[in-house]
Amino acid sequence: MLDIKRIREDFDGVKKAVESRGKGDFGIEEVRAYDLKRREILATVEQMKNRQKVESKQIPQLKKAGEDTTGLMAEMKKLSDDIKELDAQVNEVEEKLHYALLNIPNTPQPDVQPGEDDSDNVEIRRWEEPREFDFEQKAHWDIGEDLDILDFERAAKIAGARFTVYKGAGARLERSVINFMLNLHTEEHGFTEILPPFMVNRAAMTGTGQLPKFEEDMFHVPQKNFFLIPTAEVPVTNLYDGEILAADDLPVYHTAYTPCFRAEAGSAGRDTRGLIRQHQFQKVELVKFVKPEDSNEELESLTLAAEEVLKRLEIPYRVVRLSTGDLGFASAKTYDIEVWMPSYGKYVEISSCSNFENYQARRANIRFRPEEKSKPEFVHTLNGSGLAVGRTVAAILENYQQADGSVVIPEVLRTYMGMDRIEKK
RNA sequence: GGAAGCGUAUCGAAGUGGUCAUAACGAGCCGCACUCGAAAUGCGGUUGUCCGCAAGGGCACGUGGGUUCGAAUCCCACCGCUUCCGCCA
Repeated sequence: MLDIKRIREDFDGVKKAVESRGKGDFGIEEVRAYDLKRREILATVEQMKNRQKVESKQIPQLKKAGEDTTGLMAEMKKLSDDIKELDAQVNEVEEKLHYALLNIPNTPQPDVQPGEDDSDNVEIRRWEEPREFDFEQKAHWDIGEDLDILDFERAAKIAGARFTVYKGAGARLERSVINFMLNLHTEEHGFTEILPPFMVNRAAMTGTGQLPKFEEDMFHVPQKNFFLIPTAEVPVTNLYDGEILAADDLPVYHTAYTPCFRAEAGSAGRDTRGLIRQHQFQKVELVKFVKPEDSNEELESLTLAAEEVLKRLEIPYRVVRLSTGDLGFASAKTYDIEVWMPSYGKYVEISSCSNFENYQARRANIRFRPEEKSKPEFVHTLNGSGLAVGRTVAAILENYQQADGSVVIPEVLRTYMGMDRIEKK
């Protein structure tokens, strides 16, 4: 969430930044009103509390001296009741303020281009060119079914639409990709591997910004009031909820493989076939906790770490910078990595790398102490997919397909796969 | 799921209705002194947050309520931890 002081001091600037997302002002006027109201009541009630404290202390002394305290106690009772009443008002206003504040998105960085949606995203760079096929190329769902390694129909039978069963070399390919990614990031990019819970509580979901605004997009487990994680970002970022890290601890780099669960995936009516949009998909996530002054540089290196996966797999991709209108709720700046998907005839998102600055850190209360004796400050958090596994598998199947229907395994995956080609049995 | 116990600063821990919660006491950590240096010892320091231009003030003993003039202390609910029992990969 945003700093209320910042909203107070630079209201017009913040309002303008938030509105650049093109979806209204997110109720920022209310925030200002609640803030004013809160401080007004607070000043009064705090004075009363001071009086209560001072005068109440006299009671035992007066009693000891044998004096009558009935009058004073009655007066204090009245004061106590008044304080309770005002405290309740403060609480009410504070709650409204807090809720309103949670619904204000992050402010885009100045260099993020204004725009309405993904059509205004700007291409930053491109790696390699798409392969030319000299035969009729197939989409990955057809390749997968023909090779008997992906089974969408049986998945629908046991779960429903937007689920996939991986079989044989398909299951192994998914597993190989996961291991390859984790090994790359831990061994060469300095990330520490985390295997977190796949369900989290409401506080964690609020800390990273999924709640309260996007509750309907999440799978909820009512029995224990848990949520299935929509991304490893949630458990991993919230690892340090409420903690004060030492400056020496920073930067912290974590990577985590988890399945991800998204309820919203079914609603769009887009990408109805294949692995692209699923209720459950696997992902290797990269998460960073850094000092504020380093966060933009860290975003660049985070994006490069994610890109490295596709370079090693030798699959063409491009990097785009999201426009203000396409930017995620909590993000100040985002690069998407888009992989070439022959069946779509275009680049498809496979990773989203974002700098959240202190937006999540403030919500989850994650701080660090810049100097031994100095006051704690909020860290900056970043994350990016490194990468979405299902989409990577789809990209491998499509980009490495052969005229005879087989799929060549990318060089770097062969030791993981124990084969260099997936063929029809 | 059942029973009992417990949640206080970096850690251990005291406080069981008021007159020191920036919290006793112990440990750790930082600084200084002593020392050639270190150990030992001594002295000092060591929570965060909110309101306010400031002076100053408020809040926080897991969380939220309640009782009371006054709650770490009494009552209720919730969360977490520990141990025992049950179940179990």
